[in-house]
Amino acid sequence: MKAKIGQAERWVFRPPGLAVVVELMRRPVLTEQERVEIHDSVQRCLTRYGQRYTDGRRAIIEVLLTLRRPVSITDIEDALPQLPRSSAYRHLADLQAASVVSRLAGTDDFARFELVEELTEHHHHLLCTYCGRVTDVVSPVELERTVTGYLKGLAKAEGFIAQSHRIDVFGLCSSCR
Amino acid sequence: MKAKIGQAERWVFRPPGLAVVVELMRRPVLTEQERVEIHDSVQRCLTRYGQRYTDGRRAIIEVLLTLRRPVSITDIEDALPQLPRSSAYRHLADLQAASVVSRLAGTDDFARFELVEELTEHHHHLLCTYCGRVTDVVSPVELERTVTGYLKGLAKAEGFIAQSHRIDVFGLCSSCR
DNA sequence: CTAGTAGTTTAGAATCATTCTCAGTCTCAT
DNA sequence: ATGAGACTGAGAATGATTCTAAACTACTAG
Ligand SMILES: [Mn+2]
Ligand SMILES: [Mn+2]
Ligand SMILES: [Zn+2]
Ligand SMILES: [Zn+2]
Repeated sequence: MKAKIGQAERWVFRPPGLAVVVELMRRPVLTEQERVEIHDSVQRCLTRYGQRYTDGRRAIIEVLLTLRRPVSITDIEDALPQLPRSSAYRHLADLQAASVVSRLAGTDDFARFELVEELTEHHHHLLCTYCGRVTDVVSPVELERTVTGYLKGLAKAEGFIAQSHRIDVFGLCSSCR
Repeated sequence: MKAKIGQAERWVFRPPGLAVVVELMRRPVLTEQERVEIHDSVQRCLTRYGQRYTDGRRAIIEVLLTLRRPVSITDIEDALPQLPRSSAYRHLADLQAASVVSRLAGTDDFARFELVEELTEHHHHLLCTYCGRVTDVVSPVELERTVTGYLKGLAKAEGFIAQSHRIDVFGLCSSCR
């Protein structure tokens, strides 16, 4: 029912009774080349905003690149124990202002932060309703196509200007099930 | 391109260049009969939980039924000026515990509350990135079918037990555009 | 090299949505 | 009527996040 078809993190799943083939991928690990390119992009975004790409900011971007999922303030504290909390928050605010980082609200009281999709790729989230953990997943082209058509309709019918969308799945993560 | 086909709040939209016909509806206004049935259900949920359906709780449910969108604490205060804020919050917490109300985080700092989908119907949200307003929309069957297939795949492939999903659209509402 | 300007860092204080406490009130079954 | 348990509301407390102010650093013009 579940068949690994490529590297360790790609599957094709055929749900019984459904014609649709659902393809699911976790976001892939970044190559060193990609990390460098992202750092360069971050550099440019900050410069355009009149800000510098300092060590503290770079350290936070590194955490985001390494964990490959939306991180909470405690994730950052764990990874960078020497970085003061107020600095972490300010860095995150600056990076958001420079359109490098986006913030998302989950199921618990803690905000999560991730790189904007312009620097990574469009994806969605699995939210654990028990521990709050957030996991990135890339959705199949078919789903994206359907959703995109849907959003076009929304924009006109509701007098609403659609900018982006999110598809989140709530449930229990593998460690909380 | 946009054709009204029924009552004031239903459209069929045919996006150019897409075969998919996207149908969009706002959640319909409730009939008096439906309001009564929902109140009865709320009554049962609370009783099952060993709680009473008091005036304060009923007033909050009325606000949810009337506004037909996720409400913030200030929406409730505006509708029920005499209800103390701490009571409103406690009522909302109790109603959540009794599985009558659910909470959602939006784009601003304020939580929103709505009736659970078991008491209303499955739907999605338009979130204004400027003023934070949340609007309910019902999505087309085709989209729901595609998403459901997708979620089934997720559950297996990630070791994640999917319980529910949300599809939210971010953008500018008609008054903020 | 040297001072000026402007961005950066951080400890700690402040903010404020939300939750908690507790004393008083109400309901209902006995 | 009475006791147990639920309900209410004013105010205090919590805690994630933001703000402040003072010291620091990188870059640049002279
Ligand atoms: Mn998508
Ligand atoms: Mn749906
Ligand atoms: Zn979990
Ligand atoms: Zn708006």
